[in-house]
Amino acid sequence: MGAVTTRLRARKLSEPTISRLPIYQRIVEGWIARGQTRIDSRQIGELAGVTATTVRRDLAGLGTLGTRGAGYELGVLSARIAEALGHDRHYGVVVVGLGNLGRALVNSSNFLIRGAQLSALYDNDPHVVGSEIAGHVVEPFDGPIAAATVGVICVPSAAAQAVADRLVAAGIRGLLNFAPQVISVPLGTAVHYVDFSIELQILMYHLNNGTGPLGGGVLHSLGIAASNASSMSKNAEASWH
Amino acid sequence: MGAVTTRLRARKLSEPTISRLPIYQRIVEGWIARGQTRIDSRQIGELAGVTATTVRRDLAGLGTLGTRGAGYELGVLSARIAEALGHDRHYGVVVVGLGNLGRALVNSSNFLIRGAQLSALYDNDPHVVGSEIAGHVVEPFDGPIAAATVGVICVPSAAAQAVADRLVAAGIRGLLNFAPQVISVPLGTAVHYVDFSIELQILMYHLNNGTGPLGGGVLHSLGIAASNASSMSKNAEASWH
DNA sequence: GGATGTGAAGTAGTTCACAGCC
DNA sequence: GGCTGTGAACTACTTCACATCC
Repeated sequence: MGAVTTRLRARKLSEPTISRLPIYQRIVEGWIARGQTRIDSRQIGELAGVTATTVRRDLAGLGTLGTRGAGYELGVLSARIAEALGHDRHYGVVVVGLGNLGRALVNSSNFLIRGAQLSALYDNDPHVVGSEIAGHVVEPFDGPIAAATVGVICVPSAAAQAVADRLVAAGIRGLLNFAPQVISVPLGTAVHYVDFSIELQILMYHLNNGTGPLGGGVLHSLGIAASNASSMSKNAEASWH
Repeated sequence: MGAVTTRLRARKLSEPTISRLPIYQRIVEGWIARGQTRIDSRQIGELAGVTATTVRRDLAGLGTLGTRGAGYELGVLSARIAEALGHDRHYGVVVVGLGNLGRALVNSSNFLIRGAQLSALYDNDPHVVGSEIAGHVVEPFDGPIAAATVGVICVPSAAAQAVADRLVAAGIRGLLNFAPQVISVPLGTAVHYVDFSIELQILMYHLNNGTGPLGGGVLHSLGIAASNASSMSKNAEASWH
């Protein structure tokens, strides 16, 4: 739905593929930075932790972009992955809550990349409001909200729902929620949850059970971080608590 | 391999199931905290963003723990999930790098739960070493390293490999790497990667393409955050760059 | 009656194996 | 020769549908 890209909308990509593309992109950029010009599926696979076949299947979904016998040209690869992920499109991000986590995100050279542009920062702590972080002056959350596409929620769980409500009312279309709290949003708004403790628990499960990577296998599961929820009939409640 | 739990080692759980159990656990705890005593698969499913059938399949993997016609008893559920995830076992966690991210993690009431115990904090910044954070005095990373099971890497990418090497040498068995950097570890060491920008990119893909949650569906994919790598023959290089 | 637990069916994703092209 | 791209086989996961038991 909504505006479609200029030409050739690729066959829709599978969820696992989508979650791997950013990883491939990072590998490709690393090689470009080191002055390389080509890469093959086996090399990408080793670095990404998946099989060469999986890499080729994923990339085939973006169109025909490799050369038989010679692998992929890094420049082409980078451009097509960027196109598929919508990296050419710029979009605004607002961050609500500038405690340690919010600061870590906006100061990270890694978080706001690939089209993401910081639109504004919000907090309700008078000690924080007015201070400058990452080149933006923190504004009070009860004031006007800047237009943006994505909102990042870095507030305590108890405040997450109220923050989400305000952001949605302000026209936000996607939320990245770092609070371990279910939030309800109207139909059409996407919510992704990120929960560090779940990562730690999964890691511990594997350590306790000797499953997963341990057996000496090279390749492993690789999934999306957090759940992806949105809306039920009236109010979305799909997510965890 | 390694020590096996006391009795009844459940049939090994699937990767998707493992990633959902912590979410169920959080829901269960929330209901217990609100004084409830029972829950059924449909209720869990709505909150977790999965179908009731999926919930029942996942829980069936932990043994027979529900009551036909009456759902699950919250206390039993909590205990069995905890057992499956190894929450009864205490394990030490060291955090290296106490910039904003490291501080956010150790100060979060959400991160170090369920058996995880903070063993020590390390940094190499003289301004940070010696300060007290979350009840621990930050120690210099070039000094002795405490015994622990899991190491959390919150340092810049360029330092990640060196940190991993030291931690592995100190006997760490699992690493949670927040740096967007491939790290090599010896066979038998588990590495999980967490990358916020990938989350943001996946969210944007769905917003751009109208896929995922938007169509009005209630339930959606729900995966593991980050990749799970470890070791190849000589040195592990499975991961991204 | 009502919700679990589970064979059976269906769907999605991965891996194999190789034809095709450079 | 080497590596891509892909039908075919396989494996994993989910969903259906219902027998089972409280």
